[in-house]
Amino acid sequence: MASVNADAPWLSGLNDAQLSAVQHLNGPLLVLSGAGTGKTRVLTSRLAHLLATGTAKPWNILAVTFTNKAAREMKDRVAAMIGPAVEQVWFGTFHALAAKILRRHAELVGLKPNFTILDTDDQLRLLKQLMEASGLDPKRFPPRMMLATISRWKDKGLSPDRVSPIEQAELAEGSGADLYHQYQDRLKALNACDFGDLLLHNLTIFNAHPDVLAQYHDRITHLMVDEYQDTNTAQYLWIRLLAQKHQNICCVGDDDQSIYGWRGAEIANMLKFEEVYPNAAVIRLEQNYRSTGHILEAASSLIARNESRLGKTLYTSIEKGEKLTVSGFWDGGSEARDTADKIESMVRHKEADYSDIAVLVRAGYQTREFEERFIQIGLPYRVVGAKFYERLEIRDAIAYLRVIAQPADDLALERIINTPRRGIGAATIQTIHQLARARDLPMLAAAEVLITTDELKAAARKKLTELINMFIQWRVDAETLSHTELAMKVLDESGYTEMWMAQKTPEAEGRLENLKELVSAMEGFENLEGFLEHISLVMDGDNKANEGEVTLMTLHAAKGLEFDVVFLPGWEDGIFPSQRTLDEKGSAGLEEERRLAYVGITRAKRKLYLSYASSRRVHGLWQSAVPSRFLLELPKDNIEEDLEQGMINATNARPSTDFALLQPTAASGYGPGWRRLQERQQSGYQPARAPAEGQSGLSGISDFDTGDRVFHQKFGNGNIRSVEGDKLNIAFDKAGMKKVVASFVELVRKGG
DNA sequence: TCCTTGCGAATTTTT
DNA sequence: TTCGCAAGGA
Repeated sequence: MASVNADAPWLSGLNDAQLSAVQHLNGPLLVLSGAGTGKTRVLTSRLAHLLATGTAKPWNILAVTFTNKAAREMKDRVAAMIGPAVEQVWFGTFHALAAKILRRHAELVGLKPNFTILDTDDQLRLLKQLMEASGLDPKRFPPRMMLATISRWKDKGLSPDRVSPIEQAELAEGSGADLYHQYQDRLKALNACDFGDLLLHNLTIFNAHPDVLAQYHDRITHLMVDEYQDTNTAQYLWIRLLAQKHQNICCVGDDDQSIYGWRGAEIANMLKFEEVYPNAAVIRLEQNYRSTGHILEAASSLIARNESRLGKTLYTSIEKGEKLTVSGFWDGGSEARDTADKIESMVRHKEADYSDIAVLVRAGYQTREFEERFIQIGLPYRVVGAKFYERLEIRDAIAYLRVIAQPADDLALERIINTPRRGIGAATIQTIHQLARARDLPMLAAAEVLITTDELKAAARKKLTELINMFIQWRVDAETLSHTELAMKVLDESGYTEMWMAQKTPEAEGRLENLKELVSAMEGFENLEGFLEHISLVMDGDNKANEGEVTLMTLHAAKGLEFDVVFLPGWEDGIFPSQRTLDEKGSAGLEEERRLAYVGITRAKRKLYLSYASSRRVHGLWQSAVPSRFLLELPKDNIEEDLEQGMINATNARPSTDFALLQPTAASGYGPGWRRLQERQQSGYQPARAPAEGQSGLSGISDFDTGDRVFHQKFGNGNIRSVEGDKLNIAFDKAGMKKVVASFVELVRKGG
């Protein structure tokens, strides 16, 4: 073994901390790896070392990541070190591995091995149906929020019967307590599961069937987990169950880069590692190989303000470099123009290539202003985030294939039953539903029954028969044709391609292109099933290399990447940190936002530009804002301010300590700009116009008179025709005559 | 059944 | 401002 250590190429060039992590092969190990400290290198080297030393066989190792990209990258790098043995290692994302396991034991949770994995669209459609059936008002309880709550429960590893009453009360004020149950029942009936279920069902199986878990213990002796700070409770439990026998678990992560709390990630999983795994070794990787001194110092002192962290002190031997630039602008347009100018100038002076530069924003909509400017001046850019498989036309096409592969896939059928328009409308679908429910059949089977009766109108029956016959034919074709040929035939015969060709818009052309791309993407798979599994688990199309283009993306999407030059615009309180996070999560939310800021700063290798604008158009109206508190938290020594003419120096505006951890209430002393922002935020949520003094319904008498011009939230403007106590008869401009209670209207102008 | 109109809501999203 | 959805008319 000693000789292996001495000669092993994968060990050379590692620093002491990295080396000790790589050589710690057995027992629990937590590697705290700061930004840019060579985390992937450690993971891959350690894996190679496990194999080279004979500590584990390839099939004994399970390596888990969050993204397919990370899994691929790790696998490739290990392959380069150890060769084809890598094929036997279990690499994959949590979801992909859980899906693999679940397919083997599907019947233990009432599913068939060929179950469908639903995407968000499907989940939402399903939930809406259930809500409608139980008479829940979607206005009062937005389905998206209900779904988010259910997903959060799943993230916590809670099956329907394990959700506590208190938590149940969260969902639709308790009246939706059954909803989760119904949702799960429905999924089972559809032979489907959602993303959360993949993990949740695994947990159910492992807990209820120790023999199954034992199979995996026999096989997997060593586990490695990447990005451990982002694991949710279900993932944490999954890992713990798999590792419980051998305790050879190596988790790598950075608590300072935990930015997915809103998605159920539990930073606590990392913080409590040593409790859960007694005798755990903890190794800190603190030497940063990415950023210059100024960048690293700024990032470090920003993140040092967070309370809940394990604490690391990053250092670099790279030169100090240039100070960070903090720029203030009058408005967003000016910010975008200046950013574009800086980029152009850098490229012109050969200081950087377009592909070395990234603009990272807090929220997706913020890219628009930059895009507009970039297009205007012809600056090449690329927005990362638009996901291939999430596109409408791709989902439609896939839905056709899903119905062929799995006739019980009602959600897929519903998606395309009338797309393109073929005269099968809501009424027909309703009838199919009824029969399907009554006979406990999948919709397609119900439809087949239905067309033999005269339940439907002749026209609808004819159309439905045509569709069913097409599916029957395609299923026959599936036996003989390759899956790509089948896809082309389906797209053609269904009229789907034709539908887009009929639209002569540039957008439609793009969609047709995408459909072609889809077919060629299918070529990489053995069969239809293999392809469908892939697309349900891999939502990232191929984000091609960004040669010669500036990258535009969200901070979240940028995690794990690095760029020579980084622009971080929009650093204004309310935008970043996001007001909503602050309102909902208080100081914990602020800390997560600060971690996001930290992630942003540490993406930069050489140059970093931060900026804010004092006015910005948000949803069509102008809003003014104050510079982000995070800007004030950057040490003066590391920054240089560059203000647009007449702007007030931002980082001297207020002492930073005053509001670092304060709750954002209007009463706290944030200064006038802050309060203005607060007030505006709040007014947005209030009924637009509160009744003025003396108009309240309580008095029973209104002080409106016939002829007054009034405004009503729902009906708009109108003139009062008569007054009866507190009721007014109003002739609305748009809505006509209505009788309304006086407290619902506001006076626009005294009439006469 | 489809098309128009009007209202309300608008982060982040590895799978 | 823009988009998506729901209700109502042709």
